Amino acid sequence: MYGLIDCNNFYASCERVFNPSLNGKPVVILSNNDGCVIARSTEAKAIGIPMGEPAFKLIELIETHNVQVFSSNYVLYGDMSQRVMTTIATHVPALEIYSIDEAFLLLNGFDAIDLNKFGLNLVQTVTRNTGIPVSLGIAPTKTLAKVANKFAKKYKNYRGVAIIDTDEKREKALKITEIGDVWGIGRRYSKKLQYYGINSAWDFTQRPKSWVRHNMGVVGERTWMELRGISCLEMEVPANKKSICTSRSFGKPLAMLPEIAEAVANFTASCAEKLRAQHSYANMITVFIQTNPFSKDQPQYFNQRILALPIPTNDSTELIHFALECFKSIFKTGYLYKKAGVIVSEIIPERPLQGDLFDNRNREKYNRVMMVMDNLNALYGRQRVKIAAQGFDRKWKLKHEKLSPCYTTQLNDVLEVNANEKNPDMNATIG
DNA sequence: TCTGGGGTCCTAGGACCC
DNA sequence: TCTGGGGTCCTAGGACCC
Repeated sequence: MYGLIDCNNFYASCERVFNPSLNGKPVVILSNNDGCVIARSTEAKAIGIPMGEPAFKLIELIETHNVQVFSSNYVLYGDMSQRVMTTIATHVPALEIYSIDEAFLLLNGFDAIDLNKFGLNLVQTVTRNTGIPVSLGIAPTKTLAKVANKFAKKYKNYRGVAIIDTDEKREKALKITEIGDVWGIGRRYSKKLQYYGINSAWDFTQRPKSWVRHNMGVVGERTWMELRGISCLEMEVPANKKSICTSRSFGKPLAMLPEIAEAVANFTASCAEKLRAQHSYANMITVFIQTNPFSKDQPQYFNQRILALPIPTNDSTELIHFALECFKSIFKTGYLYKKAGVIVSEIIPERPLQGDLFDNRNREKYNRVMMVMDNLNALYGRQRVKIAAQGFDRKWKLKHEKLSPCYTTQLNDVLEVNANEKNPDMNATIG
């Protein structure tokens, strides 16, 4: 059997753990740049705040219902996620962290155990230890565990745990599950299937396998099998990323090359850090820039440049050099830019590295520099040591007007603020 | 005035190989 | 006049997830 445990209204719940006055009030969390609603408390859902809605369209609703609004605080959510996952891990033989607020559990060897009792205990323990409410679905396949999880969330009398362990329960559950709510059925397939008269997950399972294969490929066929109780998706082990992207919308539109270059350097540095964290090198780098597609009256421009790196690398200085080369080749004056991004791809393990006979860079030395930089930043706070091209202006920086304190990682923040105030020179740069 | 960010997998078709 | 068989790699596009 598989379990799927999911944190209820995760980001909103994180804010509440350290600010109990939010309990019972509608809470929403905004995307980066305070753009769209990306998480809502139950109360916020109840007053009709839709997911993904731009915040500026909600001003009235927010005022009339006294909605508590927060900028996203990923440092806090990441830390809370870790606490939740660590707690779960002590109760099961295997855990697959599927997203920041979700994990699949392997429930092998539980034949002699009352799964409901086990589930209730797990749900209560996580909530007690972390303050985050969670729901658990249990079923013979991952896709059915997802279905069960929705029921655990929806019906209060389940007390957070729902189990699909018989064909009767499976049929009953699938008949009241809309096809679009099935894991693996997105907006496109949902529309297509409804066109063919398939409205519930049950309708879908009653179609012939060959029809599903023909219309939805092997992926759709797997979903079909899983819904019929035949497991096709196993627990997965975390793999290294095959591509890494860092992109952001700017807090305000930017027109000048230097300020956007600073943003590109920062995004590249972030990609390089992630590469080093997973002990990989990239072979390819992509830089893109774009104007604001929502400004209908402004001239629009999007462009990207993909560059094959001469030697695979994860060195911030080297990657920033090539990123800026790409950026300068696509930058055009006369536009108001709203967003930029850097993607590193064709990722390979650090070892063994195929070198280049004519490469005259002292890679050993630069690797040590990166290592020292990473260690210092781990010790004294993010970006304490950085590359000169990353700059200090940060004109591109995000809007984050309603950020909550980083409750769980306060120490570093206090240190950083104090250091910046008293002695700005404490921030070192490598040039 | 204001609209997020980061990923994966599969398929079909074209180019090319022997 | 007749014109094989088997394979790989790459890319763009489409679908999905959180």
